[in-house]
Amino acid sequence: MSPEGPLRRRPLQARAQERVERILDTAEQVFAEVGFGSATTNQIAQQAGTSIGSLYEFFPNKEALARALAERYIARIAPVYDALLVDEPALDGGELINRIVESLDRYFREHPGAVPLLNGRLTSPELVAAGERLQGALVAGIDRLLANRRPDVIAEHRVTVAAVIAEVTRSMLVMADQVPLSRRRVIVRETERLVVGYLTETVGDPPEASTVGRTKKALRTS
Amino acid sequence: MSPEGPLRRRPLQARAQERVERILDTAEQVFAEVGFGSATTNQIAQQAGTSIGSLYEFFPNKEALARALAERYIARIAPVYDALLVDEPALDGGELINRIVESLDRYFREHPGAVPLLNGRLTSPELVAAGERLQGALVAGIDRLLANRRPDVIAEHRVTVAAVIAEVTRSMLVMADQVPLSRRRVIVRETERLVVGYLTETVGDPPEASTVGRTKKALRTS
DNA sequence: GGCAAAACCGAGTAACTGCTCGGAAAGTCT
DNA sequence: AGACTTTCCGAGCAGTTACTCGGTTTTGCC
Repeated sequence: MSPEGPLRRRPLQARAQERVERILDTAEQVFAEVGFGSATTNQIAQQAGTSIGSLYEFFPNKEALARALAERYIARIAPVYDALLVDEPALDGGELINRIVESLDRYFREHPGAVPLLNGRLTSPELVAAGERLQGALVAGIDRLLANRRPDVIAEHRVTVAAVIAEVTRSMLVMADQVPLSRRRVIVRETERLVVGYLTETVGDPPEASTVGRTKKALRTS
Repeated sequence: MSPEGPLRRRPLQARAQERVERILDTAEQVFAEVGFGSATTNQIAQQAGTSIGSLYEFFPNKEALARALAERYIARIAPVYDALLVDEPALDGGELINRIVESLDRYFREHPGAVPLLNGRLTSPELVAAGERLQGALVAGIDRLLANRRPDVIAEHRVTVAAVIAEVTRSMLVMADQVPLSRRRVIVRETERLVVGYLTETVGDPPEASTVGRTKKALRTS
């Protein structure tokens, strides 16, 4: 994609490649923990079991770490949507939303650093741009699924709907992760209900035969 | 409330009180811009048109700035809900949601620093606690409105619903603020639709005679 | 083994950080 | 006015930060 990339020099040997990966894993963890501003490169290097010298051998500066992370996030969201697109035709509306929410849930839990990036609260304009690209990838995936399922919805409206779904799903799943473990499932379920309700309100048709649990009252079919 | 508060010394003269306010206003802006970790107290003082000496005369440390801000946010959300509670009985469901969303929209735009606080991405545990208190105040307000309107919904379920509404409203309104101005209204409207859809899905009854615009398809009454 | 390239290291550096402190200035009393 | 308190200031301190650089070790190749 990018001709330069955020790396100062590409690691050629396997050992160095693993080191770079380990540095990125650690950076993700530290950024998510204390924020980009408060994180220190020395701490990241140490916690990754290497030296600052080695860190700066490959990354030109602190921001490059965040930029490389952003690229990893973007690269890793694609297969999630690919898997969903393959299974999509066989699923009814409720099941599909179920799968989408659960896939994104796993993605965000495995990549906690993606959240502050999407929140756009990272200082530099370059990082804001990277966050927007990741946001774009998330929305585009939802949009493709939506286009498959509801070709009648016009494109402009569809992309708005996709953006809304991506946004509220992200924010709800973050909330699910900050809540006591016993309530986690409740919030994830509520996320599904939220998306179903929004789609019903927007597109008109409720997903037929939803597997998402409903309140008793809501079940009464007129 | 708090016997000590985050201030080292209370400003007695009017001039000093204004200065403290100006420092807080600037701190809010800077925190929202570059994050708590990357913000520097020197910059805040300078941008507020005062000296670091004066800043530290009243605030014992950098974190106290954020803590004082949090208290301001919490104090300022109460009147918003009070106004809503006064008007609530006269409004139908759609209008009420309209008012809630628009009130919160104004609140978040006037207090941009409240967002990172709620996102909980501020390092220290004290700030996390402050963020949770603000979150609690937001949820409690929605919960009260909900209790008035739908006394049939049991309390435990109601607080979950209130938390969901508070969360998605916040995240949608933040999104509305990062989008080109021409799309702002669209997103705010979509927030209303989202909440209406969620309540319909959850509580069963759609808000009667909603004023929220709907897609043509959704209008066909079976 | 010999050799060049790649990888690794960490003490050191210039710049910046949060914060202090002693004194000047402005305000409030009598 | 004088005396006392509150407010204001900014140079400077101790500590930390992002990042460099010269030298050592490891790897790949003949």
